[in-house]
Amino acid sequence: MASIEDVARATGVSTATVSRALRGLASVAEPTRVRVQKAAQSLGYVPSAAASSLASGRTKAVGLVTPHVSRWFFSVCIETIESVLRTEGYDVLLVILPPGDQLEPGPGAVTPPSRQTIETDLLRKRVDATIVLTLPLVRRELETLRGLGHAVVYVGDLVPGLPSFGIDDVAVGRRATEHLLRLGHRDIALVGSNGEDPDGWGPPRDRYRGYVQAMGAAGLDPLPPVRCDLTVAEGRRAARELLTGGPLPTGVVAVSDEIGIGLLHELRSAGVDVPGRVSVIGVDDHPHADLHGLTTIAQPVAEQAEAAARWLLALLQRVRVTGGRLPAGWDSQQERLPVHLVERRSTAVPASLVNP
Amino acid sequence: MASIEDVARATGVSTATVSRALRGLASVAEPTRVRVQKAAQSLGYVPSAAASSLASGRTKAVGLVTPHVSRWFFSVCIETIESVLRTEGYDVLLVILPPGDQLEPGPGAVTPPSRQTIETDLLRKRVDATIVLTLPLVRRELETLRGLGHAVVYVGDLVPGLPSFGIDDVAVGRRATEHLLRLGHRDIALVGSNGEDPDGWGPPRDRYRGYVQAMGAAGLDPLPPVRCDLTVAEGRRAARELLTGGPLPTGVVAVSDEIGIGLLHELRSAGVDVPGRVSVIGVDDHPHADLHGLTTIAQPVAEQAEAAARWLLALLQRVRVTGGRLPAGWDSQQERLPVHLVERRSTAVPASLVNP
DNA sequence: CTGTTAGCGCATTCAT
DNA sequence: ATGAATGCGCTAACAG
Repeated sequence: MASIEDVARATGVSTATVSRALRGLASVAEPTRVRVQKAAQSLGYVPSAAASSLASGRTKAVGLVTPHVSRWFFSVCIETIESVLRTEGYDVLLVILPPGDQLEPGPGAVTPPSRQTIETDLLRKRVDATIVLTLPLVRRELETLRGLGHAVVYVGDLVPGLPSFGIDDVAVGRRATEHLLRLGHRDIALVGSNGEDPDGWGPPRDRYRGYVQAMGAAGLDPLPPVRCDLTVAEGRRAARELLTGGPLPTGVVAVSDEIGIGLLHELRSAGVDVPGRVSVIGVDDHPHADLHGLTTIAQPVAEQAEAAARWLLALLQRVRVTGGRLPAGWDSQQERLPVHLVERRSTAVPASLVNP
Repeated sequence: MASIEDVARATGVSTATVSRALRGLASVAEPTRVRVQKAAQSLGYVPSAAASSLASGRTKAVGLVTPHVSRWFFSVCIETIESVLRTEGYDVLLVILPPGDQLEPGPGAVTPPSRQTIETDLLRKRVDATIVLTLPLVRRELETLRGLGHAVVYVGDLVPGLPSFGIDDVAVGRRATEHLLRLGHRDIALVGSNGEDPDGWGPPRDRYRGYVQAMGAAGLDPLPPVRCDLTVAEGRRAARELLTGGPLPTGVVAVSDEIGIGLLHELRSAGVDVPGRVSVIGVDDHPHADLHGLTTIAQPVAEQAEAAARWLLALLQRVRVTGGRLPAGWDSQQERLPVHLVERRSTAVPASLVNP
């Protein structure tokens, strides 16, 4: 395994020059650089990340913390972020942290890993920064992240105290509801939020708030939300709840497309005409939304992830030139990306207006 | 940022003892261990991964190379592998390597990253081992992986020269076809393979071979495969191709459920009754297969990933005790996990037999 | 533009 | 069971 000394010997320069040449620092004569690169190439030399980190204090790695990888939003974020960071030479350390539950004690001899130890032990000293994807955080976790001593960015929601890239979820809820209102619906329910429940969390809660706003502005009473996890299976369950729980609304806002798709299927298999009897609107513009003809509020997922990654890269750059200290106010960035309505075949004028 | 020396001073022992105590080595007196752990805890000491790697030669990290993260098979593998490795204290370095295409040159001053540099530079010295998920490998890449100098495991196909965990894809194609044959179909097509095309690749090619075998055993002539990428959108395209390209078969084997779902939708929106006019069978048992009533050959994805991860962990353990050298024959492991048929509503006896 | 000199923070001998 | 000494391979001053 060739080391930097081998390259230095082969080139007849010092290891310092090899290091500089290979990193592309300006202060190396062009011919020298070329010779060094050639030698490194032919020796198959690859710098040791460990040695480099130890000497420089930088790891050239970023932690990516996510509660899921198979759900659409998260997988898109992961792909986008990995690609942006990789381009700039950063490695991605993937950390999957299931929402809400403590990890099981492992068979290891050492202390079993908990959320706490993962947050600190793993991320501290191993990475130069951390990106967190829409993970419900309790206050203590937020403090832990801020105490990591390096930059942390949040994607998918706006969380106070952390630089965040997301969308305006209140506006999303409002616009989805308004679309149904404009079509003439007055009896509108929302599926997939805990409402103002103290356990309620970020996006679903904010979308419900938008729904409440829109209903209020139309002089209508908002219904309490139908609780439901953001999955197709849960959407189906919610549909059954809707079908058996009193009069069916004519319009339904699903806080995510996955819920919307579940709703669509279950309502139709129960013989309910969508959009004839019930209109359904989702949020996301999931790739399958088109397949199912689901009207939705599209959110730019890759764009959120890319904006966050690029912003982080720029911050890391500034940190480097300022000698490792995070600039004041680094954590005040809050960016909302625009959403837009995508009309498909799951929403229509309510039957009562078509055949009065 | 507390260092091992701080802990040593606080405890009144040497750094060597701190190191041993914190790693749970046997040769430390119980009371000493406790004192050290307490001190480390209260000082918030976290060992530096870089220093530890440099000193020990082990990184406690594993590279995970995948062509996709949003596709179901891959996301399940990623989640499973991360979880298994994390439990044993290994970090996961995620590397997304799009199949087939060279990466674009980045804006960096250094050589733009290519598949080649990623395979070597990134993985060599940064990780103790690498797991590769069903990525079409050309021979050179395979050699590169083997030349990495550390353990490499392949998941999702059986590749000669690399320890592999997968399923019997020929049998999968055979069983899917046999299911249709048993129902009475004779006019059966397969969608999603390049057949014996030299560019053809692993699982789809093997599943086509199984189809050919089953057709042959039934005394029928196999049709050339309908080419199609393994996505819903491509499945829809393939359906249109089927609809316009001569007589429609009565049975269709889709080499993946995503294709199958696309087929189902497009056929039905064209007014073709499934399974009345055409039966469709997929492969995977994708979570959405149930939603669509798609009959399929289920494969155990999490199990493949877990088997590979655990096998790797065991190998790494052996490597450690033998002083860092890979044991002879480490690369000869080839494991096939069982699949099974899941009958749903997309396959039935052909109409010709129902109304003779 | 290049060489010299020091560590970076640990794990590991080899002692005891 | 514990301590002292050594070096992993590189980068960062500091000279020149």
